[in-house]
Amino acid sequence: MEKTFNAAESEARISKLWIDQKVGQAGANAKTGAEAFSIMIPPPNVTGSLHMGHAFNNTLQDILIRWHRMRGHDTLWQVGTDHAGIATQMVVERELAKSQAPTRREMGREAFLAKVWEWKDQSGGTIINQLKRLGASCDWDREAFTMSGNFPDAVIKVFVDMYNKGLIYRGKRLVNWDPHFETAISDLEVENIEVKGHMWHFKYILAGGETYEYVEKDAEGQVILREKRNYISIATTRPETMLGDGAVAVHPSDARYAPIVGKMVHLPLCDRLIPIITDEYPDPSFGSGAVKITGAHDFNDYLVAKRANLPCYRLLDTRGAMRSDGAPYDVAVARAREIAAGAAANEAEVDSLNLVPEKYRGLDRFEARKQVVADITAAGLAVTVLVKTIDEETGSEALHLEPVVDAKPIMQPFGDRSKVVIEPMLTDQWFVDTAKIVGPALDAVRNGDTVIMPQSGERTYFHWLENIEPWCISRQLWWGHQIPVWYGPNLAKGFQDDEGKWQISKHWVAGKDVIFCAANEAEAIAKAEAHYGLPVRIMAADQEEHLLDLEEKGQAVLIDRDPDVLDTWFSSGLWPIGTLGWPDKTPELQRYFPTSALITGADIIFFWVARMMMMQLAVVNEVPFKTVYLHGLVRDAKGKKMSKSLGNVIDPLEIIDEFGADALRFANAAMASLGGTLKMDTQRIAGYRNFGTKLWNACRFAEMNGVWEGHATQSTPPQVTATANLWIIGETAKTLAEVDAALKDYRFDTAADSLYKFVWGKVCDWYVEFAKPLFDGPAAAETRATMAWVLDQSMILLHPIMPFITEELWSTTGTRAKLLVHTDWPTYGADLITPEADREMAFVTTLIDEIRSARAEVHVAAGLKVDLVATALSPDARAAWARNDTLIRRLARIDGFSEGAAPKGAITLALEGAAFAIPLAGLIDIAEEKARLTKTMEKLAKEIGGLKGRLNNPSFVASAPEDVVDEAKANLEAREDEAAKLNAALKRLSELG
RNA sequence: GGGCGGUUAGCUCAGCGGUAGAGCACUACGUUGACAUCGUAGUGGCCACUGGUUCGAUCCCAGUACCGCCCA
Repeated sequence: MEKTFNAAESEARISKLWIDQKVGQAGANAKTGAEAFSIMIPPPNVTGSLHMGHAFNNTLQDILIRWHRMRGHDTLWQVGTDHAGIATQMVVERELAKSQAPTRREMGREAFLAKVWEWKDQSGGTIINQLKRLGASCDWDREAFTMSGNFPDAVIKVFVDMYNKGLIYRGKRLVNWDPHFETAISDLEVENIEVKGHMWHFKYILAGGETYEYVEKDAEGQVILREKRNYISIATTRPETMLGDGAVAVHPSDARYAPIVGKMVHLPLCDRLIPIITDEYPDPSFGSGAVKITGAHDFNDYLVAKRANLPCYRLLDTRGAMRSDGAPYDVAVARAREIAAGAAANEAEVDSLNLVPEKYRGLDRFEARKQVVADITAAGLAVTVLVKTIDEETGSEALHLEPVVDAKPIMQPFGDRSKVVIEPMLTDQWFVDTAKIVGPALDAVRNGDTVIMPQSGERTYFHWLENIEPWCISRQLWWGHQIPVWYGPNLAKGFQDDEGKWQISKHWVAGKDVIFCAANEAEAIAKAEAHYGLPVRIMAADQEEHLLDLEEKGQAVLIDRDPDVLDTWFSSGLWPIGTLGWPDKTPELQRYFPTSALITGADIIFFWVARMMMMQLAVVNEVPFKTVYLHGLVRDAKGKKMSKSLGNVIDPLEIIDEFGADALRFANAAMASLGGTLKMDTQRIAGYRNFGTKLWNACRFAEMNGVWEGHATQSTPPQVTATANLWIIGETAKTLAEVDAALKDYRFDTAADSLYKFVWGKVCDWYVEFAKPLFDGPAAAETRATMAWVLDQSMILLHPIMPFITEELWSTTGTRAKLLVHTDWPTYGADLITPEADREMAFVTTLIDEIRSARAEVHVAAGLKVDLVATALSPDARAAWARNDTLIRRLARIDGFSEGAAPKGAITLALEGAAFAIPLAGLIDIAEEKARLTKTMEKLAKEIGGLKGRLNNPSFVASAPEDVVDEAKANLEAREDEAAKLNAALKRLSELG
């Protein structure tokens, strides 16, 4: 064997072997009648590449999967990728721009989607291949994609079913609008960030020249300001939205404005009057206490507008510029006045009115803001203060009125993908009526059908679901599952003209369409034909003229498909059943659903986990998974988020190149305490690489000593007599129990810790050393057999965490019936533990430790062999010495051994049931030995003091459990025995001088 | 502002009613039949603070301070 494991060479070879042999295939290595164990991979974005979070997340999944598979369970790890609507569309658009190809809009929907598929085929496999490098043992043949196979049909079917059940509805709502991608996004996709903002103050003049007495009082009710005003002062951080104001609102309790509630004010820059209304929303103590209400562009204002039945005038277009569509301003404003005066107008008409004056039309929203501020100031309608300026040349002073602008931090919403400022926008969207499906998802966790770990995750889950908002699921994108809805004209409401001809708009208008929700075009046509009693055709761009002609002739009704696609999370919400072939009752669906565990980041508990719960329960009435394991974000060594801009991103593939996949995996497992923070430190990974090397070299040592000659894997340990062999076999059984218990509880860190301590701390530190002398004695054969067995077990137990090095060792050290990945996980129990052997080895190792420690403290050269005198030996201790003296002599560097009194000039060791002296006449400094013994005595005295204190306390003896009291007593006795021995030794030293 | 966490050795973290552990780092020594990606021995803790419950609190409870994360 080589001195170290060549990870780079082996990993590629072993990975290929696993893939070629399909070791991860569903049901591979399953025993007949075995229980199922299944995990759905959280599908990474198809355009993505592996980052540390993926590496961590998938390591944990693979550990569970390998563990269950080795145990003979019927295992499935379902792999696949997500089409990631916005992210992928963004990447492809950027690619197009880079290559100076036509833009998305220039090439059209169909051509663009072809480009996206091209991109997917080209680079969609990246992350899958990276998972393979990590050692993930998924069922690669089942790789799913949210836009391929049966998945799109399943998504569409769910939409149609939910629509038919009344769980999905369409409506005009204020949504978060991303002006960059020109789509609605859900509130979860918005990041609220505090930025520097400004607050402007404007005067809205009362109509008809009215005035009132404005009185401002301080907290004690003392009048601090009293003046006659003809205006109301409002404050805003977004001045451009004033063009769409529907009212000014004040709090009903606000005495300052009571005289003018119900009066009208002039909206600056606009030829409109708006009312002063009362609402609970304005905070009288904030600003002037008066708030302008722009229902179409602010979430709070929208609610006020709804309560007061105010029209919501939309000012912005899809790109975040001031509208330039529709009728001229004076026409629009004339109609707005009629509406204000009480004329009937539906939502659609209000939305169609463009109340942006011509001079602002088409301006970007931020440019419009500057203009509006300048114009209001010029009109003398800004609240101003007197400012004194001094002319630099003449030195003359002048007083100016300047607008009041408060610089003030404001929370501003940004798109999590686009990073542009999100606009609340009144648009037609599709929503899931989450309130109707949230109940079962809450119940399932409350009653334990699904367990979320750590438990704090459950609290977060409840908190969110109990306050859930409707879920906006339509996205104005092209890449995704197109909404299966067709709109037809509302013929009943007068769409026939005077000559009886149909007037059908190509563009649907909210409230005026008939909705046909169907799984495909044929069904949609059938439904529409049944509705209209006439032939129905689908509107198609390339046949537009022909179709319109048919329509005009009354030979067909045209229906048009909703151009929008579904939120990506809607489709990934169906990942558990969709990947298993639903709606078909496939064998896999029956076998592996509900899945056993979901391992995912706590950051997507709302996006994904909660929605999967709601949707699976709504669709198939079962929970999607029994256990949810949530973990945090992988951070850098200092706990900072990894980000490109900080430059602290660790690439898992570079880590694999440098340290091997096993080291990364072990580090991941070791970090995975429940709810723990994940700080990724390369030094730590290097440590686990070293751990692999340690195991490797133990096997190499075994090879050099003929351990593997004629070796055959066996599940039961050899029959042995030597204490060291009995002991290490028992330690192996303890480790198995620890690892099983830890993995059962998802304590990957505990499992890793147990294995680390066993392999390094027990096998390498002690057992290999014990074996060296045993190889020369009568127990050589059984020791070889034991070492082979113990190392085999080490490989098996480590395999889920470190699959590569263990698989390599498995093939290097013997001829095996099966690959390690499919080798049976052991089932032996506590019967392999020999308590007498444990006690004896505890004595042996303690003695060796004591001798080594004493030698080092009195500076005996490491290479020097010394004699040992037993000054006291209990029968057990004598027997232990007799059976293990070669081990002890070798490891403690002891030469002669005798029993008797301590010679002069010796150092003293006290153990339970024994005391020893090491004669070092002339070699030791008596004062130093005194100091050493005194230090040990001090430690003992402290312990004895504590124990005595407890035992002398009557309430302790009375109230504490019996075994605790007994343990304390036994402990005290042993410590006092040791102390007596050391005291005697100290006395002898004192006699010496 | 609301919710959820955290505060334990120089660092990163376990532990969570019976008087504190690991890895790394550090110090000294060391090529003893695998391993210097190593060995041996060691240094290092008022377990954030203040109360309470208890025979006993790092652990349970309440509060305080500071630090995170999520949602407004």
